[in-house]
Amino acid sequence: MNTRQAKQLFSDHLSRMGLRHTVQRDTILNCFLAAGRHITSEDLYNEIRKISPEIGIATVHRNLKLLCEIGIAEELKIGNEKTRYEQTVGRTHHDHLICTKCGEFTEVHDKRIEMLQAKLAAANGFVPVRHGLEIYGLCKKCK
Amino acid sequence: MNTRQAKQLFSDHLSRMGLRHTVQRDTILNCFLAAGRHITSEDLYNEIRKISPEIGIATVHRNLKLLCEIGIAEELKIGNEKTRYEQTVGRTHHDHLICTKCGEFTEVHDKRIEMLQAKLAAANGFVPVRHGLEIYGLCKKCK
DNA sequence: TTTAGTGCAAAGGCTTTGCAGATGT
DNA sequence: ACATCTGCAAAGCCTTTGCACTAAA
Repeated sequence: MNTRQAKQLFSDHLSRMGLRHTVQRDTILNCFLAAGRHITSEDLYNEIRKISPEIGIATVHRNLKLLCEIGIAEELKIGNEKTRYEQTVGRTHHDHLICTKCGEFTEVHDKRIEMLQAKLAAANGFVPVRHGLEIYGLCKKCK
Repeated sequence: MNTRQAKQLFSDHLSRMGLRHTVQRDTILNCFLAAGRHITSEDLYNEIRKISPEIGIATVHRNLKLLCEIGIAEELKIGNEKTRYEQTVGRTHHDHLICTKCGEFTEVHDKRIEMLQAKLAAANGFVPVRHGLEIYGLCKKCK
């Protein structure tokens, strides 16, 4: 499991950057790692409150931002929806199939698409850094 | 040119739906069609004000929404940026190369990628409706 | 005439920030 | 001790909405 790896990364980063190791940070990281793949700050906040009701949403936001900087989380902004946060430790890049009916997120990956994307960028003299592919439609259950 | 086509579509839609043909709507459509490809509501608003300073941003939003419903415009939401609006009349689907330095949007298209996306969706029992592919990186000038 | 459209300002929805007090180091 | 972190509330930012007035049809 990559929970341990993430915690190590987090701890190391805090030390290296002279940041403080607080109870809130621990709680937020734990809840984030225990949560589903594409959680919103609000849902995470609600999970966190079950454990530590005094933690504020501002702290959750501040630390989600920190997790993104460290590379433990990644923002996923889809249309009008609230920002979602993905766990990235020990995970490789993937794209998303998003069901417009039930909201289900399915992670998919295709090496050939990745390769063609790289070629497409190169053909335009473009140096790709990251990319996002989202396919909207109806999932197996909803179609 | 597809300006005429868009105006026709707009006019027809207004009549068909019993909506009113107003000076503001004309102005907004004209400015939208005259504007660049990936304009924000704010930039469009500023263009519009040069012609009709009394038009409000609310009206611009209301009518951009209408243009989207008609199929003349399409929302493009990218990361933390403001919503951008693309012209869609007479244009086919395309993806975007987005320069993280200068903000340039380049439109690209690759039939093979489209095909693989369709296959990928099908392999997951998913019925694709639309999709968006954005590749972030450095453009020719900025790299 | 009558009903949708407009402009304004206020409200919403989510995220960020300022600040005083709490807490790691 | 002292600088960061936190919680709260306020502010920001963009978009939407309520309302009285204007203007299409």
